[in-house]
Amino acid sequence: MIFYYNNNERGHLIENNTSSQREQVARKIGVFVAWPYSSGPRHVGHGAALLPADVVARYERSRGSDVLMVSGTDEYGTPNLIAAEKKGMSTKDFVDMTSAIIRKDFIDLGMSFDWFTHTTSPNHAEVAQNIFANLVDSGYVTLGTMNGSFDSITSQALPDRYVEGTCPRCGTEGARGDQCDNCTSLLDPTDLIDPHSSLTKNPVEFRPTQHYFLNLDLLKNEVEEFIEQNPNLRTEAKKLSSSLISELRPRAITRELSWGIPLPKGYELENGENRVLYVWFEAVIGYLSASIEWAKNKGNPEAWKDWWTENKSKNYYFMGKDNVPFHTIIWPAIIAAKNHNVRDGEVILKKPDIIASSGNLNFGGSKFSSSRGNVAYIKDMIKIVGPDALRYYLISSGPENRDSNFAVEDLILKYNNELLAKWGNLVSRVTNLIERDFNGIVPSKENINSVSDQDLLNHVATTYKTVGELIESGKLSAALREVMDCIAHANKYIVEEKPWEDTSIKNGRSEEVLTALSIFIENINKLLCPFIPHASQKVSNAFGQKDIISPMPIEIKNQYGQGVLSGDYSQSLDWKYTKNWLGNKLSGGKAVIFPKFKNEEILKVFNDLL
RNA sequence: GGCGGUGUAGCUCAGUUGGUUAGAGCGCGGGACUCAUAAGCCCGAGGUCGUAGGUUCAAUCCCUACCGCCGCUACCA
Repeated sequence: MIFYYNNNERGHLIENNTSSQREQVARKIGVFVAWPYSSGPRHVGHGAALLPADVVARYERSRGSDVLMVSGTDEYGTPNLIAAEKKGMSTKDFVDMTSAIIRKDFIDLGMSFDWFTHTTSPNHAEVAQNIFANLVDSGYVTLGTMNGSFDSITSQALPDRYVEGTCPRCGTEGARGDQCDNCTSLLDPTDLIDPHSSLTKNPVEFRPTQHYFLNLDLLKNEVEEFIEQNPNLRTEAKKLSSSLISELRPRAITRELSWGIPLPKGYELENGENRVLYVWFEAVIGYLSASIEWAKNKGNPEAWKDWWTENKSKNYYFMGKDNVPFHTIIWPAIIAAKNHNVRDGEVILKKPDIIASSGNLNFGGSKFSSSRGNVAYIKDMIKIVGPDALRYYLISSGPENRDSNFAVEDLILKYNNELLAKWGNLVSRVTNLIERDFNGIVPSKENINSVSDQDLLNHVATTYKTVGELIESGKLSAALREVMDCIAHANKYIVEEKPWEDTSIKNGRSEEVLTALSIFIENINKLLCPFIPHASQKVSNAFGQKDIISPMPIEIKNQYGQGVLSGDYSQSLDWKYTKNWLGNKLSGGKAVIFPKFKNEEILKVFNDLL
């Protein structure tokens, strides 16, 4: 075993294989999760993109980092306005309902948010309005005019693709305002013959409208520098961003809607027309506003600053790949602009450190689509297979670097043949032997030092470092694979050592082997904890531990009475080799943590839900 | 149409900054065992790394073209 001095002032000896970082001053880690649009329950594709955030957060906490994990539901915008109308509900009631559904999804999945709030939070409106006003004052946001499409009856502003009409080139009806699917001509909404809204079928009217614009062209150099000099952008994210950056131009950041954050006082249009901040401007500000809201709620209103000041923290942002430009261009641009006009008492905001984007999770070869019924919801999958089977599958087979495909059959296979057969079965056979031959007391033989024992324990001890490094570099599926490989070592070991054979000999080989295996299981269980926290807690309890190693989020109210997610995660496990279980009494004898799934039954339930 | 991605064993995916026999898990075939959730262990069979050219001493990995699939194309993140 190698020892070395870490480079902090205390300089005491630490073991190389138990992760030196926790010995250093606790560092701040921001885990910022893309805000789900609160249109309804989240499908497993959303889970695949956001789950890595929880793995990183749990891992970082366990190695002693001070983690702030925030997000919330993105509630403003046209789609919710329309959806609520269709349901005959007020927009506020609709988003309250859908936001609650999403919070339930995340609680069930075990997403350990410190603060999961709302874009409809008054605090968010205030922060967004302040930034907006600041940018207007410094000239990065200015008034301009654009030609808008409107529903002539409802006056609703329409996106290009909601404008429908007859194609001027090929005469096909039902061409969209951006493109005709029949002849593939690129179109402008004004090109269409007889343009009408695809939502209401009402005629479309075009008229120049006044809006505030974010002058992205003025910020091009700073954004470019941010992208080029960021070593942590995944290559795809970098490519995606670089191609967009050459054509940066002012973008309208206000909309003519009733459902949104109003312009701050003193910045309203002179003609008295109503404008609200557009979601892609205000929603990204949510990372900051949620941090502030969390700090206020905690009674320490300045606490958020540790995560937003340069050189104090390392901030991860997690999202699906379609979200990347908003985090590599828009958000850094807003931050850069804001930092040009720092007022007394304000901090210079730090830009993202790590943009962790995932690919898309497809289903049956094409993307999830609620409207086409081609979808698997998180809530349904959790109902059928539980949170950890889903987590295991999404991390091990999910779209980490590229798009991947979701299949319930694969999930069941992964669970039954890996999680259950390799890990669950090991726990089961070891607890069974301890119960049978040692009256349920975990053996604690001193001096286990045969070569095979040492190999096994060294392997799991060094795996902390390997897995930690893989998690930090965003390779979660490889990290999980590393743990599973380590488990394979134990399955080989138990077959070779046959601890079930010498039951008559007390203090014999069996005691040594089961001691080693108990230590092994204790540590593997911790290595698995960020990935499958629910099951880890159960294994820990089965071995007689009372402490919480996998704290879970709970729903509380924020200072405005809105339902938010928070939690106390101070009791996280330690990311280092330990042997605390020896001598414990098993809490329930032989432990079966993972029930076996019957393929046909699961598929039947799943298909019935579709 | 434009932009981008992708095509590696039956399946889901790694990987190669170009270099001797291309990897994993699952699935499949065979074997020995029985503590264990018919799980675990051992052995094995499967791939001309989408197609055609080019660059190179050498390409699955670079370039070009083509074919297939997927996504985005700005006011639904």
